[in-house]
Amino acid sequence: MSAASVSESLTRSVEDYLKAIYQLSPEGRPASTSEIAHLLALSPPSVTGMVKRLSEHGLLEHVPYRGVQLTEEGRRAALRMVRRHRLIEAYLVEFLGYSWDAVHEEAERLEHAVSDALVERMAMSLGHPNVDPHGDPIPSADGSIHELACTPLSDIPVGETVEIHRVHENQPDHLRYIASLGLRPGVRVRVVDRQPIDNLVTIEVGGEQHVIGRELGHVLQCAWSGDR
Amino acid sequence: MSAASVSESLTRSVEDYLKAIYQLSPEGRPASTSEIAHLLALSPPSVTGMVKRLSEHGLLEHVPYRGVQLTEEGRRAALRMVRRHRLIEAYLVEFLGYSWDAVHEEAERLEHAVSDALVERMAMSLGHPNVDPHGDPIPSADGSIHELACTPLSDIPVGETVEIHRVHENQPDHLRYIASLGLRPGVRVRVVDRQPIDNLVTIEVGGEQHVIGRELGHVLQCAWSGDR
DNA sequence: CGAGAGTATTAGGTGGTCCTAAATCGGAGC
DNA sequence: GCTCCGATTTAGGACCACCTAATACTCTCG
Repeated sequence: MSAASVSESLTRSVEDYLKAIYQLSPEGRPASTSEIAHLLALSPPSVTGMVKRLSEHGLLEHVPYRGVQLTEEGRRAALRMVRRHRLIEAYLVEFLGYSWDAVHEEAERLEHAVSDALVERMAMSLGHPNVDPHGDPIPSADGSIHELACTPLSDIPVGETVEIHRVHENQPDHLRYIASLGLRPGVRVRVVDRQPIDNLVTIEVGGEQHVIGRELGHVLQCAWSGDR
Repeated sequence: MSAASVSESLTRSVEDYLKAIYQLSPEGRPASTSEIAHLLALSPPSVTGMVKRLSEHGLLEHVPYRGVQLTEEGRRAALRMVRRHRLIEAYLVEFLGYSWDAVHEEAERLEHAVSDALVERMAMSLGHPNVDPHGDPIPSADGSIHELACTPLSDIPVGETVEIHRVHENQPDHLRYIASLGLRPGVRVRVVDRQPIDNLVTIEVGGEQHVIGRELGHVLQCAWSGDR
């Protein structure tokens, strides 16, 4: 009930902080204030100040000069935001014709405005999906999440065929480029070559070959077999 | 362009003030600060302060001690919020199974978070409706709105049959009661009796008779013929 | 082990939105 | 035409969330 009542009263900013800290360390390893500041595009002193307030409210623990960890309550609130965000993305793509490069920005605002009831109605309309349009797992309403083990495309050996599971990218122009190569969750690709310098990887997908650089190679998270 | 750039940067509070002022006087007659304060559940001094800022930004005109009127720019921004609100209500009812008593609160938050693009996608999914679930007209994207002439049920003469066009009510429990009587936009009712004291009206709807009091008689807005 | 680089925090300030308490204004009625 | 009540505004604060500039800490390297 403490958690429920706190969830009710979190401001938009607080929700953003919690989500950011969760994203910086899903496993609970401490996150530094400067990492948080960078992710949220804020100055480090702003983060220090907010972090102090949040730790007073019991949402996280802050050891000065050492970093920040979510408490159980903070983690719950963060996962609630992640669930909202990913379900909203899925809903916009499925029912309102959004392309995956446009959903992030919209969801970023909506996640603070929707009620729990609306989120659950969207989940129901979608048939309670496990993943969002980028392949990211959607936490369940009770706060459990299955992160499935993935390997970055850049680490897949030459000759192997794998399936793309997740596309770790939010920037619209990057996503449009990725889509233009025919790459999205569920697509199978074969690694046909790797250059010894710069770790450039050549892949075959849908009968075409493309060269993938270092950054994109880490954005594309793959696994060998098909069930999710 | 001035309008567009201003629209971008309005805060949630400002949007609420503009919508409230519009609702208090769609025709542009001045609204008093205390009316605004009452509608937004704020103290009168808060309203005076905000009104001052908004008039400096050109969104309204304030004559001290005399009231407040929206400028053309303020009216445009207000109508944009009304359009969002009513389209969101319509969408929630049509596609997400909301009952009309639940949509207001949800739309009240979402209207500040959705993008113009999302609003237009919702409008398209709905087939560009002219009215929301309460029968209120939806302003078009360019800011025009057709208020259709309605008569409160309490003013309909005995013996007449009319169609309910609008239900001017937001409180969920009131709306649930109204729905339980079978009353909603599009329904035809016949006025079978009127008591000389308290203006109590007896109506027949769907084969049943109900007595309607003064307040509800004004909530139900009717007209004689059917097109809208 | 001490200095310096780099990270983090404190100090002090701004803008937005709200509040209560204390003036002030405007109009109705004598 | 003056008084007085209610509506309105001014005065003075509080809180949130952000900022920049200045200070403090940590850790590494010589």
